[in-house]
Amino acid sequence: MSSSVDVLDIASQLFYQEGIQHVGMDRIRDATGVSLKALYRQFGSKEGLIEAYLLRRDERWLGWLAEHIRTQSVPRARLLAIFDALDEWFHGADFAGCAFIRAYAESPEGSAAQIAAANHKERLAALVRGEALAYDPARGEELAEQLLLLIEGAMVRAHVGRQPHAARTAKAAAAVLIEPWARDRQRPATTDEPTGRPGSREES
Amino acid sequence: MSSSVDVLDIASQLFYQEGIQHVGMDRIRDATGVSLKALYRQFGSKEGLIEAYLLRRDERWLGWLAEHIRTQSVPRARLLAIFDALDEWFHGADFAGCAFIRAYAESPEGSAAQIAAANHKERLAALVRGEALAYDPARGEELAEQLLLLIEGAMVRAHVGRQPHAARTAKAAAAVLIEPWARDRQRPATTDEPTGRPGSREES
DNA sequence: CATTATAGAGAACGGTCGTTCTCCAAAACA
DNA sequence: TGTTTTGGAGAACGACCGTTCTCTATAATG
Repeated sequence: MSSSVDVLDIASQLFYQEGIQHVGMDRIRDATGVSLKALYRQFGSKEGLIEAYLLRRDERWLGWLAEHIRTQSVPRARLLAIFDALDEWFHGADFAGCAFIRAYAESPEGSAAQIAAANHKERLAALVRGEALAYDPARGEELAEQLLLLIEGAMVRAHVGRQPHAARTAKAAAAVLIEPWARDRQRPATTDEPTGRPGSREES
Repeated sequence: MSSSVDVLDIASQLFYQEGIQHVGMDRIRDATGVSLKALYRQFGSKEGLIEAYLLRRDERWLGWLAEHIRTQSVPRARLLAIFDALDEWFHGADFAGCAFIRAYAESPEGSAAQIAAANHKERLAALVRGEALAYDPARGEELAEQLLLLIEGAMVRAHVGRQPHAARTAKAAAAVLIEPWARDRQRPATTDEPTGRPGSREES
């Protein structure tokens, strides 16, 4: 019962670090000590294992991001906390880009992996949208889309461009997009009422 | 002599649309009518063909982007023209994401494809950096990094997120990042002297 | 203890694919 | 025209890999 978790842990590590297509079932058997028979009994096929990997990573990754957001209470700080989380991630020793962008790229058209990756990105978008709407119901949708560009872009820049500080660049840009009227955007986030609350603006 | 170009054209189309790993040499032979012997004589190996594909796409794609930039003369408009180019690209029928992000993701660590992809991204960064520095020598470096996040992010959002209008979202965000002090950022770019020239700001 | 079910180790199967080889036709040349 | 070279078509090779099968040892059961 607990072995299934361990198997997924190890398989996920391999899939993430080396790429789904470059890790064969034999590698997973050797790394986990679980026989091929047991692997196929539990997951049905390699595609099933890949799907389990992506679904669990989706759950954990979004949960991890939500935890970082939850450390802040002021909506503006909650949005910026996303980029602190990315910064931490990018500087981790095992960072190897966004698992879902990579899985999407290396999987055949319409495969379960591509669907899982697209679903994950949609859930990430929903999370960001919710936070952006909480910050400013009027601009929330557009702001969320803009922040998503920074988030996805930071992942690519950090991975392909080998710029682990991309998250900090993204955070600075996010601060501008969140409050374009505030020139001094580099102050550490305060827990106080932010100056120039969006609610004070005129609404159409 | 001209056949080599045609072969690369057709192979590139296949590689780009279906992914490098999912297109075998037989497919290329069938699609081009060129024998395997001739393919291996010209390119040495599949890796050589992939490298030729990526190098030529790098050249053409950056050239195409530079052309779009060149349609504008005012630095601010030149920067924004990047996103008009992306918008056009994303709405094309054959758009399938960034070939280099995809190639990087599906290629083994340290392969020629990954190196070519990373080099391409560096050249793209250099192009954007040049334009951003021409716009504002003081903030150019940081601005370029921020715009690159929007560019890469738009590619991912347009592809994985299936949001072809990501370029327009990115353009709006870019306008803010370029001139955070200008609240009315949605006006069509003028050819006049932009208000609040960066040179008029204090320099450290 | 005898029998039966279970599960693992490793071989084996089938398909794919990069690469090379064989064979033959056609062109180049004397 | 006879000879040689070239290049293509397709088979073949070898490696990899997802998946299944065989065989055997062990554990459960009576």
